[in-house]
Amino acid sequence: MENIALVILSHCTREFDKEYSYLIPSHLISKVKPGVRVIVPFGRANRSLEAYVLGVTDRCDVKEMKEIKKVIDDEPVIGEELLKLCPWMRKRYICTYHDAVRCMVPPGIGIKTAKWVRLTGDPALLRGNVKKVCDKLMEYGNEAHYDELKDALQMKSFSKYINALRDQGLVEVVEIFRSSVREKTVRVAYIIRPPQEIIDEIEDNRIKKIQQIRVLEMLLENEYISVPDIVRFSGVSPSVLDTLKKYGYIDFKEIEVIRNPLTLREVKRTTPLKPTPEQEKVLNFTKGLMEKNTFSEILLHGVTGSGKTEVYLQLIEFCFNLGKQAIVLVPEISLTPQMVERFKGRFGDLVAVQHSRLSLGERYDQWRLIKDGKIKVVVGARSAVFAPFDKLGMVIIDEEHESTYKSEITPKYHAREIARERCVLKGAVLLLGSATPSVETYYQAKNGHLHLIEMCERANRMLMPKVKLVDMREELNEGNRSVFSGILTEEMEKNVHSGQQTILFLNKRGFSSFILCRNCGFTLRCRSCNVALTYHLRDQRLICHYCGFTFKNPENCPKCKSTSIRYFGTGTQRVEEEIQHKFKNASVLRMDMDTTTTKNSHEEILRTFREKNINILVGTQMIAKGHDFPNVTLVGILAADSALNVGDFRASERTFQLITQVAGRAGRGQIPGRVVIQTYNTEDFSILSACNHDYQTFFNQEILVRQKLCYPPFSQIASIIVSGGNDRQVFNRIKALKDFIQEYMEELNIVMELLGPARAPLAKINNKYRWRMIIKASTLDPLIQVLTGTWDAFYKKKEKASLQLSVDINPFNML
DNA sequence: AGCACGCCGACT
DNA sequence: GTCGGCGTGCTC
Repeated sequence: MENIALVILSHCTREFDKEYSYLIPSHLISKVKPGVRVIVPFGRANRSLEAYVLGVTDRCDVKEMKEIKKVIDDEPVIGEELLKLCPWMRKRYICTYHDAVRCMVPPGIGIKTAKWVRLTGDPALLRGNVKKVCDKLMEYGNEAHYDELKDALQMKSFSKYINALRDQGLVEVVEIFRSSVREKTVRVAYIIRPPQEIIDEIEDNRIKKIQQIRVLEMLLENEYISVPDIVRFSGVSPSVLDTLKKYGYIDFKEIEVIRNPLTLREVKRTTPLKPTPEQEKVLNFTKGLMEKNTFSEILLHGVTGSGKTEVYLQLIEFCFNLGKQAIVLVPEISLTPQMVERFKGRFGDLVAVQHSRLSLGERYDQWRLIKDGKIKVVVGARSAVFAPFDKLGMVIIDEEHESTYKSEITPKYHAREIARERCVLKGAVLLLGSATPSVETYYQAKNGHLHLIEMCERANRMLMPKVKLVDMREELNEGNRSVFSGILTEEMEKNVHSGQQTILFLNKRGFSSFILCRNCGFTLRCRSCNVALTYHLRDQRLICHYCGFTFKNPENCPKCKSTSIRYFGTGTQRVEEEIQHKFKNASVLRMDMDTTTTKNSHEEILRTFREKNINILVGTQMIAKGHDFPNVTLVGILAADSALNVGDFRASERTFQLITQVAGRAGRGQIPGRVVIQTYNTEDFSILSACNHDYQTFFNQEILVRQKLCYPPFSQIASIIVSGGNDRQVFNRIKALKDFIQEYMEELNIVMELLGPARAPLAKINNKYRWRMIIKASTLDPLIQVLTGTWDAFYKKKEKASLQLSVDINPFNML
């Protein structure tokens, strides 16, 4: 008989995170299924813990098993497929089972246990501490919260006395289990007598009270009405309802309501557009794969404006026709309101939009709706990849290259990897879309590991915008100290006059942290890691954040010997001021960290920009995302090369992506767009190829660099960070960890490159010092093996002071 | 991470 | 005897 459950515990550290076997008492055997939660006694004290059932079996080698105490859920909270993902995530991301589980269930679902102690006998004959416990309990009125009583008594071995009292039958300990979110229910009233009888009674004046008649009339018209509604609309007091119940006219029941997060605003329904030949090709190819019911992965490389969203919509419709469900991931839901609208317009109530600002209850309800099969497609950010569909047919990841798909908190997963694993388990199709695919993905596609489809034309047959590259060194030589080059000023003037809109993009990232020669454009790089050295104000030194190499801040440019070498900085604010100074009649909006503090301000600013036809929008990264502004005909990129000088091996890739994305904002309407790119570096291939809209050339160059320096996709990188309050101690520990790793690798006969330790890019967070090591490996599995061993070794050694270890495999942000 | 157990010294 | 302090070791 299969009466043994394999469970994993919620809330436990990795040291004892494993499958535990528990006996299922016979009366619970039908209720214990994989994916349901149970309460189990754990440890010597048998404290009640929440656990998830992974599986049920009939044998096990553990001698003494305990029994499951209670089953929490009637239906599994985690489906079969997602349950299989848990062990995989645990291994892949070096986290606990519960870290994985937490991604899959709505927050607030967790069961908390509350213990109560009640006096049930006569304590008169007691002496000593047990008497003290009983006396205190009587002060509380014979019943008290376990923890409260414990705090009040301040005695050691409190639990011992409670247990002794319980064994003597003098007190009773009761446990109450509850969670913070539940189905929201409402009390409704309904009639339990035949309607005609009631009508007769009213007409015969057998019911005289006007209040009672009013309520009954309301209920005769509706099947049931909630108690608060009856009270509100009839103006009677709730006691009338009680009277009616007493006389057997009505009864109450609790019904479930859904907190509806979908906006009440009506969305215009849209119908599929006729696909362009290119779109048609993509649709046919993908539909063919979907019909096969086997896993396949497709990279859809389509230029900005090629109409990827319409392709997604039609594929999802096809997915529905096959009786399956779909997930659409977008980088940042609040930045893509237009895309969300299109989904709602096409699919109405079948869409759930996973908004970051949903309440616990709303999230729970939405999760329930998905589980109940009422929703067929989820549009959302990273976490939506865990949507609990049981017939998943397709996952679409839009802007596949975006860094927001990588989780920065434990478990540090990449949504692409999770999506792939889910699709493999389900035989579903994974579609990655991007105008600027990540180098890793494109490389895999080129090597035939996934299908590659390209869309090269813009859907509305518009040409790609015309791009001009401006060398800011020359501008400086000619005495132009302004933020704007002559050409950009001219173009902006034209636009202000003609009433067309302009977007100015300023890439602020890393601005104050690198050194640039304003004379020749030279930046200092690490010789062994080929990343820009990061400037540290405190000790006036340049540091490579990969290997820890440091260099004294030079006074002259090592290349041209000029003294114009210094650290670099221009803010959006200064740009805004200069515009107001230069273009007196122009209206300007600024969008950056300062102006977008509140949740909806992104959308607010963008809407104002569009609707009020503001002349110029100045902003940072956030304006680069996929908005459609038909009246924007000019895009200016200030300091296009600044992202190049960030100490990260993906700097070129980011630069290319950013320029392409921003330039794609120009000319989406009827008038062709223009783009002006200002840079101190006119030679770099990522800038040049972005100017020519030439992904191929960029990729071919970049992949050579990656190969030469052994960066992904030619290696797998892990970052290991140790942090703690004492700088010296942290350093010593990471040093020891490095020695351990080196020995461990020798033992396992694994060869990997170990860099560092160096101060982590954020050297101190919350008064904790951080040191980092980097491991470069050729394949993933040995890397995971080494990291897992490292993790276990680190936590086996119990240090007095709390030192923390953080491991990230293939981190996106090396900063 | 909790928590019990065991041993020891101190105090009633 | 009884109680609290502290180190150790285990968790189906």
